[in-house]
Amino acid sequence: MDAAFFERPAATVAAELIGHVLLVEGVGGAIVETEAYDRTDPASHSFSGPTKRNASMFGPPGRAYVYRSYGLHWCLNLVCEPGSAVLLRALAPTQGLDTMRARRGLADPRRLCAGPGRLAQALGIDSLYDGLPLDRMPFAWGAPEGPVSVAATTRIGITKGADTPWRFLLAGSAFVSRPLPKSR
DNA sequence: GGTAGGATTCTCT
DNA sequence: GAGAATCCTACCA
Repeated sequence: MDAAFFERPAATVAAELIGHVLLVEGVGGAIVETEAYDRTDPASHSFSGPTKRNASMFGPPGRAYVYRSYGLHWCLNLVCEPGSAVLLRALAPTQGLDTMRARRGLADPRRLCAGPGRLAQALGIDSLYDGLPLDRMPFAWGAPEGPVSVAATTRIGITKGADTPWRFLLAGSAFVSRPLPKSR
């Protein structure tokens, strides 16, 4: 996984990330759910231009953008083209299950990383990871083990641009935060 | 200096 | 299924 992978539209990167394995300090699993955001998207933090908070989104591609949601949760994004990013919403845990269980205080692997906040907590993501390059430690990547079936739907939990079909998930996976886009 | 908003999750009924 | 919890950042005065 080199930086060039991310130097493309967020929606393209988001779709191709499905099935890839992401490890943070040896803990992680296969990505099963992502969302794309870019500069022209009213739901994106970058829509109103660069600010101190979203500075990472306008930095070099292939970096992490970490932000706080509702004052409680951390969300991990992967920066693509300037002003665009891919939000990791869920992954299927494969490495470091014990570590994730301990961090989440939860045994059910299906709920371990199903959702942006849960995923970040399970991987130990916090503000210290904001702006870190994704092509070196503590991040590690693996290619999909086989063919993946990617489904595109509308995004979740946002108030603007909610009809843009930029949520990508691994079809049939039991680890996504929501199998189908219902009202939320 | 003060206020509003935010891409969520958990718990209880 | 509905409601509460919680805190940092941006923006306006």
